[in-house]
Amino acid sequence: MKLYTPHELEPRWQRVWADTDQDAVREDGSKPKKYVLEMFPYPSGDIHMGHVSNYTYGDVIARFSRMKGFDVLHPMGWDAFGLPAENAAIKHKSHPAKWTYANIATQQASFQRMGFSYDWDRKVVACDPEYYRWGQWIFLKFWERGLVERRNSPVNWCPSCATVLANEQVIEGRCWRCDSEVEKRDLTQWYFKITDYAQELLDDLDQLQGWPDRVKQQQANWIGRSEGANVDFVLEGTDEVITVFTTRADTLFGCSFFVLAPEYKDLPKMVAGLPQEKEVLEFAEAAKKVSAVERAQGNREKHGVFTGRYVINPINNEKVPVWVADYVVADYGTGAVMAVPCGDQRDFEFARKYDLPIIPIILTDDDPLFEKLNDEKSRVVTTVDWECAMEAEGTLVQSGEFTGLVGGKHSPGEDAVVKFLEDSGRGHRTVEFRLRDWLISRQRYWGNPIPAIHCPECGVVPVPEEDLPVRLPEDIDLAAGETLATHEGFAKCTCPKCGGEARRETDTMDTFTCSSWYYLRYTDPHNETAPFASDKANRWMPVDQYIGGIEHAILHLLYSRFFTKVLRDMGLLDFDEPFTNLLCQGMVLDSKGEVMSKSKGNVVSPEDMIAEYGADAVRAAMLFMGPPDKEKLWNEDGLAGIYKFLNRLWRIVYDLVGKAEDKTLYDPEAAADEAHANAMAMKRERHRVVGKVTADVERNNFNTALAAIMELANTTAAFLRLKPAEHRVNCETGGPLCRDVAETIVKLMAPIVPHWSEELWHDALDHEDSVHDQPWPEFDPELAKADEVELAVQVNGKVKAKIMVAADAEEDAIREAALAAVSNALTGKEPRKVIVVKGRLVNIVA
RNA sequence: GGGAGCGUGGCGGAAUUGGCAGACGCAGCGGACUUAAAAUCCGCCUCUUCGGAAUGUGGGUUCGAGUCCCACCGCUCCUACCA
Repeated sequence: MKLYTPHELEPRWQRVWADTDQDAVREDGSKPKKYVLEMFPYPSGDIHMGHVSNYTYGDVIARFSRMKGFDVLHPMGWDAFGLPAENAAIKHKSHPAKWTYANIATQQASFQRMGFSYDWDRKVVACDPEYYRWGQWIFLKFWERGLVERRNSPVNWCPSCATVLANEQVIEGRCWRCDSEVEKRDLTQWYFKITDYAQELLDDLDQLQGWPDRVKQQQANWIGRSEGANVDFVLEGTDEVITVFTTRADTLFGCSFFVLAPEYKDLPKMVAGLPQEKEVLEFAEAAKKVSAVERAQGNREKHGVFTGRYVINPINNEKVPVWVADYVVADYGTGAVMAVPCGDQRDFEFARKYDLPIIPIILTDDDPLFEKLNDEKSRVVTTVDWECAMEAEGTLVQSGEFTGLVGGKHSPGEDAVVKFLEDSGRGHRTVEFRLRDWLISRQRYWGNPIPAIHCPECGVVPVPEEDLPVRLPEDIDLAAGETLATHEGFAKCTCPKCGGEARRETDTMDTFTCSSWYYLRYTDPHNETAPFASDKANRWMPVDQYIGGIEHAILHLLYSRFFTKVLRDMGLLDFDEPFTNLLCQGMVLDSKGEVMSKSKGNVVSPEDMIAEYGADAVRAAMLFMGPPDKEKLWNEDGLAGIYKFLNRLWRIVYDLVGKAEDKTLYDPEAAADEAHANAMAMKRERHRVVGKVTADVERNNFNTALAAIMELANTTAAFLRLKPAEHRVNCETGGPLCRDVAETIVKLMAPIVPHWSEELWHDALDHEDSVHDQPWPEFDPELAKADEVELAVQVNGKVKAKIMVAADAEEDAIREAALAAVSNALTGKEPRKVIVVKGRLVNIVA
């Protein structure tokens, strides 16, 4: 018997697999396809435990799927553009590509040491011109379809990264990458009109049965559809209309003031020449300067000033004062709101602070005011003695012809008021989304250049398709502060339309544009005439199992869904959604449950673990730690335990085929009936465990799958070492059964510990081919059933006895046996009811 | 403030549609083997006044609840003045 030596056998098998193209995609064509994909990594440096967990899950699923008879696509690549490479280049006075490709080489070597079965021929690297040219091509196609827009508006600016950010990349007012406070700036930027797809992105979440609910919920919240109405107010003394969006048109009678965002574009015009002008403009300026971090803090104190102007409430022609206040968001709705302090907590707080009227127009029926106001013919403006606004559903009062109707969101009262507004031409139903267009331009070098040219004659002109890719210049000195905009060789160009002197667009695209379609490129990675061939993409897509971190619940997953839908509308794809099943893995934390970080000094290096225990043990330990979607507390003791288990199972396999050095286990002459009975029990366990492992792996419950294999190991070991020796099951008495169990164990372990299994497959089991090309073990549910089963006998729900009955025993027989077993506890009382649950228990109600 | 989720031994975690709570493992304890240690093998391992009690707390539905319903407590994640 060989000893288990991971450090020798793992590299040896990795070389064999590489030499034989073991992991290459085999497109048999007769088999069903399975596309298993893990989110591609950013090449930040060495791999960490998060990579190990993410990619181990994917590798187990890919290997299992191959054995189950699928053609499997399981590729890997790198999300290689981004700021860290640029920062490293500045620090080391070198080029971002150097740092990036060095890290890719390091990570790829680690992945190979982990035994991940990627088809390396399909490697996609996002900063490779052969890849990014097609990102530019897609950009041009989006442009043709009217999905690209350049516009000036307030944007998020990260001063530390010196670039703008998309809304999705601002987390609590801070940059997603460097955590700096984000500022607002008015800039002209490039946008993808993702809002054109807002409704479909929301609706199609229903198609995603294989996604975790919380991810769908997060996307739905982010898209934020809200049904309401636009209501037109007329600025007093003019014909100008200021429109507001509201979901509570039913409360229009309670509108006692009107509020504009500080950024409201017509504000300076509105206050021009008024005594309030100076104060208003100063206030607006100050409000704009408040940082996003401060804005993000909940329950901020609200501030505002009166503008000196009034608007006319369209429902009752009342004059209401116009304020400007910092609690109104400029880019949602119209940047103006009607304030109803009675029905909205924010308006309520503002009204209290500035002593504005709070008109009660909606009440619960048990409110003491109800009787009084419900009768009131004339309108009463009251400052009610409430502590907070009445945001719940209630009955409308003092609301003209609408008095008495039920008010609230989507209420009959709201319906009636909107109908009135529509009939009188003062408003209409509409839907607002929280989702904003995706700001994709970045003022950075290390990204995909936006293929556009600014011509003084022709304006903004797309780069012609045949001129792609627009290549990043390699001779750039970032450390000296050079940028694409100052790099004359790059920026100076001629206009493709008129041939005159022009300037190239020097912004690059958000790195999330690269990751929004890479999964399509894997289906056809070497295509030189298109990003991918439709037939290949349609053959492999959608991804059957996608695996990655929850941190992409909105960002990457939303953008990829958007890209897929646009490419579908271009006729390139024939499906609606890119990822059928999504597994969001939980974080790997240290043994105390804390995030691993360099500053805390608690980072566990996968390479150290591989060096000590081997990759197989690291893989198995990761899988055994818990369900993939939960947080995992990394514990080296667990890894050591798994390493011992692999050793133990290794010996059991050799024992089963009679290759262990200890040959004194049994005496064939003395083989008794007992040995046969034990062999049958072992066979039963083999079938039960194969059934359980198969079901568990299919549900991604890798921890319980491994636990079931441990159970099989335990029973097998017990039968092999049973005393007296003549009762043992072994290669002599058990014959073919022992060999079957040995092969079954090795095959069940193959997706989890690929090197260990391959070695045993060859050395212990004497096979020439690869274990990874074997079909997954079959099992017979009939053979997994025991002849006799133990049932619990409960009296009033408490277990009082256990009985053994034949597995196919009739209910009457079971009842009789159960009653006999607990006759003492019943003390002669007649049971009122007996419930028999076959195979589980009997409950006697006394 | 809004949304989602989670609370099970010393620890990680098990428990198909409600059906014997604690599978499997870690740590710990005891034993065998050994001159000894490591490794390996075997056993014990929620509490208990031995009646029982126990899945965060209190209630409910049910023959039966970790699982379903209601309220509360605690924790985590997401989001944030979205009108």
